[in-house]
Amino acid sequence: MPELPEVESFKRYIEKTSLHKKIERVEINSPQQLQNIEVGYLKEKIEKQTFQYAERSGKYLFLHLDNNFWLVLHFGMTGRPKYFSDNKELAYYDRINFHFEDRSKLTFEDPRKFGKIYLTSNMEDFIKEKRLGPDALHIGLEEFKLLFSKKRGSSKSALMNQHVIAGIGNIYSDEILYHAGVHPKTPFYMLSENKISEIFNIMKNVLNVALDMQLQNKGLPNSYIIPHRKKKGKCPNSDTELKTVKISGRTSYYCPDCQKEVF
DNA sequence: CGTGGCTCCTGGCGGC
DNA sequence: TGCCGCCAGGAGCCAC
Repeated sequence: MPELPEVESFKRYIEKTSLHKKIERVEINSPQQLQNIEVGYLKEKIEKQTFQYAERSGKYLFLHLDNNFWLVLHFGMTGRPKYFSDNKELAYYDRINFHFEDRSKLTFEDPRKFGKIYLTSNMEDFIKEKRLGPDALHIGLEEFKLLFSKKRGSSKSALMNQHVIAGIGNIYSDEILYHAGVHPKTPFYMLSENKISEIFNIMKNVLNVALDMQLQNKGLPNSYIIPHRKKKGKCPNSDTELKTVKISGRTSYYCPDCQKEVF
């Protein structure tokens, strides 16, 4: 579920609630979500530490510890952080729980357990190992053009490919291509340089608007395709019924009138 | 390079 | 109501 705007809002949420508190205990209810670490080793590195600050790259969230290790969170499809300042009981889906000294806690809620937790001593190395492309909010136009202009696969799968650009998933790639008027199967190499620049601007705008809405706890504007992303959903511009097509195994929604295949 | 299929999980929904 | 299959905003791996 969470793509760049959601993960960025998770980052702000954790910054607001969970920094500089001594972690008394880590409770791991779902050890298979730990990636390169044993439970005991994680406890050893995390307990009695504090989260000093947070960074984000694509859909990964990095929490810096006093001992200079980083706890790395990836939220998969259903993961999200939740903070409790009171003594509210943890719930069934709270897979990994950080109990702070002041009795508050931060939990990694994740019904489907696709979320992943890593520990690394070096954030840059981690990003290199994952072969993550530049972050979609930080990339500049020239680099964007360089990366995309020769891409021969579908525009949709290029935008979703974390090795090319990091942070965009199934939902926001649909939104970006919708505003660009580009069919999700159209490859980038067939688009003009102007069109690619336009997609760049749209990408930034969509991600920023989505982040704003996340932070305000509001849905996206009705003129976006995401709110209409369901069976029988209609294009907010042309009122045409949206169509779906499978690309890289994921369902894409698009408007057959506003997004023509350029072949 | 690029795509499609399968896998990890669990719950919600539509159809019969 | 009960059950079943399909679908879901991620991503790694493998075969072609």
